[in-house]
Amino acid sequence: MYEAREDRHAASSPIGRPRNHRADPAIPRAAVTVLGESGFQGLTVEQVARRAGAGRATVYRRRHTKEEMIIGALDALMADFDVEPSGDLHEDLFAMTRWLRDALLNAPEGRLLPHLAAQAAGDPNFPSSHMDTWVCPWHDAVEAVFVRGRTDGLVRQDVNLSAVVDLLAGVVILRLYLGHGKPLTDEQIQEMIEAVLGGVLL
Amino acid sequence: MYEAREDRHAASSPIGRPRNHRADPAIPRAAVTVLGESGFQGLTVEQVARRAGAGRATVYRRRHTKEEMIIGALDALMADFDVEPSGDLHEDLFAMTRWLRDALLNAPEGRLLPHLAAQAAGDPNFPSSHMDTWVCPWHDAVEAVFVRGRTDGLVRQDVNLSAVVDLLAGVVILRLYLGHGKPLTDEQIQEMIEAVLGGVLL
Amino acid sequence: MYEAREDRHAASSPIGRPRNHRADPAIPRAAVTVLGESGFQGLTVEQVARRAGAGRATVYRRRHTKEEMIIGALDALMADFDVEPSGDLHEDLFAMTRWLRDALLNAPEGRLLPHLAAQAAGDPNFPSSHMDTWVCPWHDAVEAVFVRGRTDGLVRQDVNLSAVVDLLAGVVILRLYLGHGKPLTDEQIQEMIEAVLGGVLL
Amino acid sequence: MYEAREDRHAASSPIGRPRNHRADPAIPRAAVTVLGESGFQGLTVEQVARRAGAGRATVYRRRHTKEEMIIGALDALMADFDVEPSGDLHEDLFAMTRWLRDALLNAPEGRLLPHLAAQAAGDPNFPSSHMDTWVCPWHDAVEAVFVRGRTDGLVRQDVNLSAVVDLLAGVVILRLYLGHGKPLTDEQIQEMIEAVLGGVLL
DNA sequence: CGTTAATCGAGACGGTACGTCGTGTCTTGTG
DNA sequence: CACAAGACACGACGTACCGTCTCGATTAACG
Repeated sequence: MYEAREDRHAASSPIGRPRNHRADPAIPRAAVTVLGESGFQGLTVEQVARRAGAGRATVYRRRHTKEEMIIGALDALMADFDVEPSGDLHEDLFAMTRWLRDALLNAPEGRLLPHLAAQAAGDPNFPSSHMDTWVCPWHDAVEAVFVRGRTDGLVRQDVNLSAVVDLLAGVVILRLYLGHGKPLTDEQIQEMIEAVLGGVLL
Repeated sequence: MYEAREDRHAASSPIGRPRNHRADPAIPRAAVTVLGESGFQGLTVEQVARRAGAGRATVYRRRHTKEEMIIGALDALMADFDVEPSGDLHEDLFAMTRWLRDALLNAPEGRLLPHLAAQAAGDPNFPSSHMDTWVCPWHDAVEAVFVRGRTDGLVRQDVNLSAVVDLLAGVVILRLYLGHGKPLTDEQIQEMIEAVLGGVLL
Repeated sequence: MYEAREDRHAASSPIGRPRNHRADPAIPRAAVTVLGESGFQGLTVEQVARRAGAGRATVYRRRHTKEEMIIGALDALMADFDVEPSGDLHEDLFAMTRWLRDALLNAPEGRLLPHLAAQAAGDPNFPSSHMDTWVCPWHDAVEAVFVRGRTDGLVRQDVNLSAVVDLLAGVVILRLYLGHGKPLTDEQIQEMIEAVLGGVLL
Repeated sequence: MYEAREDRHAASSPIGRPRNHRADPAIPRAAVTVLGESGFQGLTVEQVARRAGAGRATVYRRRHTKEEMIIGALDALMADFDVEPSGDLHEDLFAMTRWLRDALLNAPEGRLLPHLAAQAAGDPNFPSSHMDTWVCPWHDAVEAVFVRGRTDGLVRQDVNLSAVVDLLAGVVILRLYLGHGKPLTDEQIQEMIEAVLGGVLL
């Protein structure tokens, strides 16, 4: 499961009818659409195939489980991260944390995260490369802000900045999914940043 | 959905044969047992009913979705929280955070959390009282440790301690469910506690 | 099953709350009503009880199976047989045979007959007294017409008149239920009577 | 319902995997087997499907109600009619009528007839072609006996022989299903034949 | 007049069959 | 070979009835 079959196309010539490469991106796209309409439980291979204009076998041939169908979509969401650092530590942390909250709260792809997490838990074969990296653009960007702060002489040298970033991401997610439907407010984000910075600033 | 029917029993007489109150707790108990054997996807109403010695209709009458069946179990797990504070701030935070990680990682009920969160995410009618309170025993205990620290003059007065506790809980959960199957190690827990305490200690 | 419980009331003292004798006739009545609306398959104890304003247990206490509920109705239909013999053999046979066809074809109770027969077929314990006698009023009346014909010197002495009556009844029923939805027409009834009389008249 | 789907297969290509035509006859066959074991009430789609080595959906796809499942079987029974006419009118009528009584009384498929009739009554869409023809082999054979008798100069020219055949069939069925569990005895069959022949013979 | 006992309505109980739907595989004909 | 279409065996779903039971309330005859 979860293995890429792309190598087949790298090889000389697979003989037979070539794959319809129009279907490759159409399937995840259809998955997200259906998902927005029917919810995660209502997401069906049949519906996705129909929407993508493909047969069920075509979907299965690509080894697309429910989860795989939408992983790409989540990656795409995080790749859309577009908060340009202004240079101001507080301001950048606030903007970026708020972006994370809003992306997970409002974007259709963002709402998938808990479902992916649920599936990943208890399934050691879940495509870890995706779970590995989904936060990466955001994580890296925030870490870069801290590194810049360190360069500017604002941040202590002896702090694991990656861990600090996870503190921020963690509390956003905690409040989103276990916070009785009340995600962090802007003020609470500020408060969290203050708390984190307390142990980070010189 | 999710409405309490208890009031009917409190009222004079609900007419008709009264519900079998032996079955009420038996169903979630059976659900957790089955869940440990078959996993969340493999959890079947039929299996749960059989294990609980009840008919399928009896389960449906209780409006038990898969999730509702196990909410009580999760509450029970958190109620089992039994780390006695020693009085040492570092030590207590470490023990409690480690307990949380282990409970969610190892206990059958703990492994349900992401599934509950996923369900709650898209369902505003999800029994919020449960999501409200599931962390409470743990949260309150950790907050109490901080408060004691404040009393002892170790912790700053101007810090929102509840928010700090959420920082810890958040990072534990983040790494559990989105951390590529690599939960926080004991060393990383220590590291996180250091980071948090940096902004909290006087 | 099928045993009469009437003896209980004949016995000295029933003690306890007496049965609601208003419900006794209400149940078969409700059964026929429901049957006209929902068909035989759709006839459920629940519906009948509801319609009769009774509880399900009240119905079961009377040992009413689906079939028992409606047997009485069929008896009542046949008891309604009201064709007065004119004295003319042909005319009377025609009127009576036509009445039988129409009763079984049009009356709601009449349409039950094949269902009762089907049930009786595989159930040796089926209340035979009812199947015994359901045609009796009709059978007896037609036989009486033949007997009168014999008295009048029209009919042979050496013919089993009861058997001849069954020939007529049989063909009516055959064409009703196995005759591709085309019951005997008036002309065909005449034809059958001619055929039968051919072997009966002097 | 009851519509033939065969035309689709006759047409060029129905696209999609073709129906498993091995299952088509297997389903009624399994139905009769199960029916002999469990009775009509105990006949379950699940059981039939299992016995036929098919899935439940495969049965439903064939639009098989309980009744449709066994229609073919009844046709097969009547096709087994194998009483060779000896040339003697009385003897042949007796043998054939006795065969009919025994087939409906003893053969598992024969016992289905009242259930089919019950279903057909009140369902104008019931596959009439089957009810049309189920008696045909028998009917035609008996009529042929009468025709031969006419050829031999034994039978009157002005009698509707088909109607006479129905008189015989009707009384057999009447006594089978409404005759308080006492089908016609051999002597009674003789008696009925006598009565019928009385109006038929020259 | 209170006790006793069987009835009533209502409705939950453990079961079981229903007909639908989704799964992942397969089997066609057509590129 | 891949493709679309769709049938296949399987099995879970949620509903509906079954026949039984357990309630509180009712309604007599008996003590």
